[in-house]
Amino acid sequence: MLEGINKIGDLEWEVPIGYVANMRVPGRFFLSRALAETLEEGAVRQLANVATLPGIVKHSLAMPDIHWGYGFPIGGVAAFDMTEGVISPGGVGFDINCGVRLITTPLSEADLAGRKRDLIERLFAAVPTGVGAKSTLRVSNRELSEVMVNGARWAVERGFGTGADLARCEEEGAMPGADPDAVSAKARQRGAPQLGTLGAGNHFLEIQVVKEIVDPEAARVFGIVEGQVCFMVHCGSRGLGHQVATDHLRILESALGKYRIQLPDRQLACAPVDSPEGRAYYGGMASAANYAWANRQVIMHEARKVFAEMYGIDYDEMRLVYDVAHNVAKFERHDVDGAQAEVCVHRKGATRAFGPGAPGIPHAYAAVGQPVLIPGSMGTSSYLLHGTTTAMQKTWGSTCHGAGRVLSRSKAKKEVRGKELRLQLAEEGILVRASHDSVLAEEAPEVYKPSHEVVRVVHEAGLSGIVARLNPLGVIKG
DNA sequence: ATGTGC
Repeated sequence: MLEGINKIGDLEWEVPIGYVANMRVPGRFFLSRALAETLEEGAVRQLANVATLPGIVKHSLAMPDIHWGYGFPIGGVAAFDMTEGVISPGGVGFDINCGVRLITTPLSEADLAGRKRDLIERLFAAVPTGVGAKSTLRVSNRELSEVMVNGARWAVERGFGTGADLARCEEEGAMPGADPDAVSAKARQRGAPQLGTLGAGNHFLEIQVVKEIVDPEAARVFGIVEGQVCFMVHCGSRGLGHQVATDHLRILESALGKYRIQLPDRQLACAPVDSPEGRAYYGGMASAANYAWANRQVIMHEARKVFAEMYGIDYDEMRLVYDVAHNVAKFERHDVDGAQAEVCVHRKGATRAFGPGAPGIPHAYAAVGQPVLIPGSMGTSSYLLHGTTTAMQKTWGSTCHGAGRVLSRSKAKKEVRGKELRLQLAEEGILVRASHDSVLAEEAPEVYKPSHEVVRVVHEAGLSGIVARLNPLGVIKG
């Protein structure tokens, strides 16, 4: 472990006050010895830097998938007081409400046999992928405002899915407080033609099979059985969210002097939660988050359509298990020094993991806690977990979001050949379809930390409990 | 992640 870090539990580490100057609270992170080998000193410094921000409550936290990011580390979680504290785009990330949803089907792996290539090709044709991907869906400026306020509900009202889906989304697919007026014309311009598109990088639409049930009782509650074919959508708010982050970072940077905020790193630009600039960022961020929920709802519907046409199954036989956000800031009530208080929780590459009985989770899941979805990297397992009481106590009800990169995109491109990788995965029975083989190299399994180890740590640390492991059968990527 | 980089 790095010098100056204290071990405070089997998988828990403390960054003491003084690790960097002006820390208000200690840092804490969760990590195994195996993951410690790839821990970046810069990411720990970022975790400590977050602890210098005004109004931070309890600890600056990071999950075991911690790695170096913009300002805050990815895998970072931090809560701020509603009157003394700040809100920061660096604590959310550029891809606002990047998230994951999981949908079950009544099919088994054997039902796909022989038609899997056809299925992948049809899904690839139905869902636009790639950096600049544009949708066939056209939304007017007024409709885009409705998307930003109503999120997944807008999509359902337009015929993409049903009302039952909304009850299976975090925030029911639309967080409150969205302010479309805090979204620039440029952000609208980028977002309008992209609704219903997957994007690029680690985003994917994947066909999976439930390979292993670890917690039978929770699996029953979530409606998952071994051998079942599912599909998973991992994407975010596309160019719209990126532009909202860019616009508000600039605004917040120029307001730092006004609020006499001194930062160890300009990338931590922020404003008081309760200030015009802070409220504007929140309103823009919530708008982008809701756009992302609508985006995943549209993509899910297009995928359901393909499955329905190919296998003659009904739409309501393809049930949404849950949809989680892993890049967002929210106002939530938590225990602070023995009393309930509202705080502004930032989760950046971290997933909400509310435990049994927590408010805001579907009634049907109340007994086991909310579903937590951890996407694997290309060719590796994804996981379904449940939230816990321990997470409520230790991490503001948060857990990891997946595996962090260990190799930069440029290094990955030098070391991996996309076509070879595609052929190798095909031999393992995993069909990959992307616009170009070259984009696959950047997403090769070996350029990411092993997600099973990250998941093992959050399970062992009690931040969430493993319910099931899902293996990829086919994937479409940007 | 991103109309990919000052």
